Amino acid sequence: MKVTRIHQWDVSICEARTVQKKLAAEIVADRPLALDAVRLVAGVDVSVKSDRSQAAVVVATYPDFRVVETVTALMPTPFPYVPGLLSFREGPVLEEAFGRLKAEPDVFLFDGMGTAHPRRIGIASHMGLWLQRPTIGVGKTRLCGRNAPLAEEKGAHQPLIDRGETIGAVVRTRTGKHPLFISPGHLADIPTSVALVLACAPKFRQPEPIRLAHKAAGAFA
DNA sequence: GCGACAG
DNA sequence: ATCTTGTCGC
Repeated sequence: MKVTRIHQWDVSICEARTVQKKLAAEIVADRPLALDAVRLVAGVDVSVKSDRSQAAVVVATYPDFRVVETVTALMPTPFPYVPGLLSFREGPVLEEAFGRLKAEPDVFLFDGMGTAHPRRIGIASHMGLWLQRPTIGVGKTRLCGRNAPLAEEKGAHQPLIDRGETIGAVVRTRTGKHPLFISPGHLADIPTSVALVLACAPKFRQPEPIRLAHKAAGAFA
């Protein structure tokens, strides 16, 4: 997968926020995904163990989720965990993994936020700029924004709103289970992102591609 | 100043 | 995210 190097990763915490403010203007988060044309979906995940970051990208067919390619990458964890700056911690090792990817997925699913971020540029949005491909953020917990009470039934969803702006959606993929925080990363929009994630999670709370990537990221030394 | 805070 | 066994529930 061709990746475009849009800036240096080696920056201070202060500089990282400046980089985000500049890049946020380039994010496209109002473009519907052509769901009928989706054939390959990639799941992206990073696990951090003992100062080492391990990334995995798993490409699966859609809508049957057959694994067609798995790539991994390993490197020293380069940046501390700072809420709002996750991409500077996980981005470097992901760039390495993306460079090894031969397939060209129609869309990438990330473990984390897209536009549902204080500066509207979570890891899914940020990496979408490097990939120049549609990306979606799938968070397990809230970073920012608020939402109205959510019905318990699978498929229920409510807008996620921050400072008067709708930045994503809180979505129930399993009845009675904690919801997911979905937001477009880049080259996608909220309605189609929610629809794709729901279609990718027919059996478990987490979308299938991310489950596969999570297993692959934590399974190699 | 106080509270919130992806993975 | 990670440290960690058994255990409650569908």
